[in-house]
Amino acid sequence: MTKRITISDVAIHAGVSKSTVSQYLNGRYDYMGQKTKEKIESAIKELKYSPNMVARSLKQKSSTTIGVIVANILHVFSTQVIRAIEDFCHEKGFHVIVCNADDNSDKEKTYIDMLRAKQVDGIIAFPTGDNVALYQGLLEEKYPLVFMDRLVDGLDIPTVLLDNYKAATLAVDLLKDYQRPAIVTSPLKENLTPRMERLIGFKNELAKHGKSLSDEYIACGEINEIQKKLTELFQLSEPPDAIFAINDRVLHEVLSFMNYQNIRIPDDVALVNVDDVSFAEFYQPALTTISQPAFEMGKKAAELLFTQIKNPQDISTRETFRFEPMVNRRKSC
Amino acid sequence: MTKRITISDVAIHAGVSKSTVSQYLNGRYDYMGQKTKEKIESAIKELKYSPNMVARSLKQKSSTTIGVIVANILHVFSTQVIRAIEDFCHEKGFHVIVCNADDNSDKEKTYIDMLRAKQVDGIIAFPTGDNVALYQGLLEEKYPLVFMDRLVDGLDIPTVLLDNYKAATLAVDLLKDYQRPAIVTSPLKENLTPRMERLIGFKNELAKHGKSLSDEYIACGEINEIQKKLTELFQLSEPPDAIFAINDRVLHEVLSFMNYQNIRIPDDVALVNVDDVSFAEFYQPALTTISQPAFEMGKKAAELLFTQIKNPQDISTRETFRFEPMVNRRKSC
DNA sequence: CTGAAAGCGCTTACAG
DNA sequence: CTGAAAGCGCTTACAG
Repeated sequence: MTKRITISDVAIHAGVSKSTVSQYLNGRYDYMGQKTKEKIESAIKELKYSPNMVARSLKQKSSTTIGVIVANILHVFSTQVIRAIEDFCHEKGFHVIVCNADDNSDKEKTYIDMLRAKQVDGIIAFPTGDNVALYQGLLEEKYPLVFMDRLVDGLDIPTVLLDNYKAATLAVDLLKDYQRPAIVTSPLKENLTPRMERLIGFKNELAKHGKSLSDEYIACGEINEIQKKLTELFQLSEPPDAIFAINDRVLHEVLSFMNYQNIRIPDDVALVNVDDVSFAEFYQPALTTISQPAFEMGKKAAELLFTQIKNPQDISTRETFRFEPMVNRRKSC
Repeated sequence: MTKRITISDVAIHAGVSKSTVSQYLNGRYDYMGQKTKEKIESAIKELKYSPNMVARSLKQKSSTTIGVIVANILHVFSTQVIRAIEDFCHEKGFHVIVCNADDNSDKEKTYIDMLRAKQVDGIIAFPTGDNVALYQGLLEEKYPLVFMDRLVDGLDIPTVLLDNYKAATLAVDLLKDYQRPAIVTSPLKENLTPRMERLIGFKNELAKHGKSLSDEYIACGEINEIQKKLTELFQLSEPPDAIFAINDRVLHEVLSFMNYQNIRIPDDVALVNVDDVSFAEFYQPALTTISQPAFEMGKKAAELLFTQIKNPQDISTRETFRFEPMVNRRKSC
């Protein structure tokens, strides 16, 4: 790489001091002579000077970069959230570093530590939930931090997530004409808020309608075990006549199973899921889904982070923001 | 934020000089006394010291960060490529900044300039193709750069992409029993290598089989115009009996159209596309697809970038790497 | 209206 | 085996 041009080169070339060039770069023209300005301007052009942001960051203690830690960028919801965050940051002249924690708390910790060492101005995370002491420390330092999708108990960290109870209520409503609803879900853990809340919400809301959701009707397992769980579910003496698939990944397994077993939707069993999927409209039958406003949620998270960055003392935004799910009524129930 | 602990604090606390602490941090223990080592170690622990990477970057001229500029992170292929790159970088202790250029050359230029100002160690880009002078400049500076998915004519920049001609050949082979194949594609522009090559490859390979692809059988338009183009296509006196959908986004439109028009696959018209999609296996009928090894491609791009970072003089890797498409034979043709 | 000087938090020859 | 000094490329009081 050729030798980089620095502010000194520009200063010499323009016949002024580094300070003056710096003033110019930072738009503090208040007292700057017209001539000086022009000299600097043309020196910059001629030398093709571009300031070294690392040096600036060191001095200003801001890297104009934020970190986003998702469980896995391959999940559609995460991708949409990242896109919204990146758009927001781009407008502000910020960059975003993307990290995949893979639901692994060690990896999450490594990422948080490294991002901090790189002096990123803030972090938006889908927290694993297992690094409570670490989160707590960041909170105490007033380090700008926003959580997405998952609640961590007892921590006063602003969080953006779906109103999962509402989503469950909508699912119950969509399935109200069916007698034996079942739910299919990935493994349940306390800190996996979406799954927990959707399950609990579904159960409670069914109860309000005088229907109970017994454990047999809860098919729960890792993605690669779902087929087996579904098999068991449909071997019950009274198999379900409706299914609530808790997210898009589970939905895939359900559709695959239905297809393989020649179970017709909605005639044999009705189906609704959370997360819109690309093929929902032209699938046979078109799938009724409950979607999350992913872009708005991402944008909100970015906004919350920036208000913290601007004013780390401000405590007013340290709350939980629930977004409304939307029903896309189609043909599967 | 509380006052950050610096290397000076550690030095004072341990009763040694900053230099020695720095040696320790960088693992140069060669001549370091056992006691010194221990003192430093415990000082770091007690103070919870973590080095400021920005300061280190300034001195070392490496930010241990790379930039990835995609057209749009929402495209599945891009997401997969990013995931592979991020995994690779994470192993090396690097971070990745993700940027969406939206096929907009101004946006691309802004991103490249800003990434460079932030001293990222290299860039992997899905180039818009319209900033040739800029690319040229980076090349001359020997700035680490790898292109993905798209070829830019006349520039000796290492590029990773699918063997699109091979993909087209495979498509022709899969469709060999059909008489009037058509192709559906997003708008064609010289620098949009995948589309161009797949179209040309398809045409040429058909010719080898004694079939011609007349212009009427090329449905080409922006995603939101595809439905209209398909309508025209199927109003031909001799409508196609097979379709090659050039990518996943086009495929969605085709399936939507087929569904709406009650055209049966493969009885009325056979179908094959490039890019595997999540629902291919359980769609009715299961979709025959030609997929790209996205993860390997992303990994390769990262490897190429790192060899350039390690040795910017080395010219040996400045070539084009074509990856083999794979056929996933299912039921749609 | 502009410049000299100090400092951000590191690393790295070099001296001893 | 360890430390003093210079320097990476900026910014920012402060002086004049």
